[in-house]
Amino acid sequence: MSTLTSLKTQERLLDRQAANSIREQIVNRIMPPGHRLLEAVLASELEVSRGTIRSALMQLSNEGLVRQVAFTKWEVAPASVSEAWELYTLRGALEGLAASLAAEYASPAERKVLTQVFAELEAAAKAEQREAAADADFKLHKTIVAMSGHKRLIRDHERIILQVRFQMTHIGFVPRDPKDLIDDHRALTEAVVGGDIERAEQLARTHNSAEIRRLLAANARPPSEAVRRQNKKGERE
Amino acid sequence: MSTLTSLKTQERLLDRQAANSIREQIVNRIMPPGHRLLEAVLASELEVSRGTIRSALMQLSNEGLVRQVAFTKWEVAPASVSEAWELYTLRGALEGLAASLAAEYASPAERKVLTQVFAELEAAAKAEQREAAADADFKLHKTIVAMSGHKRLIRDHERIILQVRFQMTHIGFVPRDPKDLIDDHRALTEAVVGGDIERAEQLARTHNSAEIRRLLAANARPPSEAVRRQNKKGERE
DNA sequence: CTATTGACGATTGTCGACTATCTTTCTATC
DNA sequence: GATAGAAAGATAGTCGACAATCGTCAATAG
Repeated sequence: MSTLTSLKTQERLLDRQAANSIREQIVNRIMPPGHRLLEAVLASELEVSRGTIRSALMQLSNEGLVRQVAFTKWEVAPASVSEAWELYTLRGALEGLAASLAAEYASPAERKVLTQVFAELEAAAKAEQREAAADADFKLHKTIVAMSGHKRLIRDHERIILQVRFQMTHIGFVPRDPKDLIDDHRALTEAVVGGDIERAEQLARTHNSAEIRRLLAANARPPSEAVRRQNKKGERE
Repeated sequence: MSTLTSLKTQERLLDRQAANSIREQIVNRIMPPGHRLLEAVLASELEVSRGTIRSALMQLSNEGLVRQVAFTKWEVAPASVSEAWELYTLRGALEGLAASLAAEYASPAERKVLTQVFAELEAAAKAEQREAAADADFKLHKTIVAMSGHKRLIRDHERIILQVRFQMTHIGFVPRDPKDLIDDHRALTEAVVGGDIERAEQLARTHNSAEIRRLLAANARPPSEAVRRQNKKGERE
């Protein structure tokens, strides 16, 4: 990790690099939910001091990928239906706001970009390219959020999406046939591009509500009410 | 700072205590927006090491009260109309979700509590007690969010509210006559308690939209469109 | 046999010293 | 006098050592 002045200032910081490295291992399933993280081990593996690892773990904790039990341990965040439920509902609220702002304020150039991104999604879906379609799906939502021009929203959304992908891979989530997604996304795209604020908000917010129900059902879990109760009891931290 | 086993584990940690202390000074206007924060100074004032202060500042940075310029400085977050705009819009999205979840899932006991909290607000407002009314206002919204049983939502909302209060005190925000707030809050309370999901969502989400317009107008600033453009240019960090 | 207490080992929490980077100031050159 | 480069000062970034805390397990009392 020598001094590379070509990198942005942020990326030169060792704790950021360490966080990136650990984050990568978590989202790529090398470290599964509940996996214990020892500061000393990570420090020797990444060849930095324990203090630097600590800083990295705190960042990841704020991103929701890692949990800490004070004085005791760090571990990869657990994956569960209730966690996924939280993420999907929150995502809906954020994307609803983003879509309404995008529909109201985005520039013509931005609207054109969104149309193109949708075209990519449609092409990938029709070609049955699941991987590409899933990526295009995320890209479309990310584009709308970026169009909102809302810095906090963009940052928070990025974090939520990261957690969504993490949870998805561990909950046994099976994506729908990409073709089924086209209509929803077309309607959303048209609402945003056409400046229909109310409709854009509504479509984006409820975009995944079917997904949530499907998720809860597929896992033979009690409906959301029970999930909620379970949350309330949540351990003190 | 001796060993006090009476405190929760969290609160015994020096970096948390330091963060609490600094946070207090920021929200109480002892440290204004833009105020420079020197690690060494804070360390000697609070009688902890620089590393501990560093950890505290990172926490506050995640809460949005402090900003960092890598390798250079820490400072109290700036207050501006665009920042306030971001916070109000985000708050609306979060409270909209919270209200819909509360309306759908809250227990009868919780609904009863909400009714009581609204009664407190109404009493304070009618008695022209501005301070008490403002507190009751926040308390009512916080209660609804708590009723959602959504852990991430509760945490994020708490952070947003903290920032809202911080911005409010520095933007020259003049609260409305408390009496004018009663009707809105009554409608919201009734929708949540009555289980009208859609209406609760709608009312909570747009609750402050008038506030946003008033804020932008009162500061003789360009309307939200211009505010948004300003955001997009935002400095790279 | 069970429950309580205490010592031990493992791990996180805190500190002070050292290093890297940025900003400012000074100086030399045109 | 203006400008570019170098040196100096200030400040954040990183490290290794030491302290505090927690969980475990064995010893002991009932």
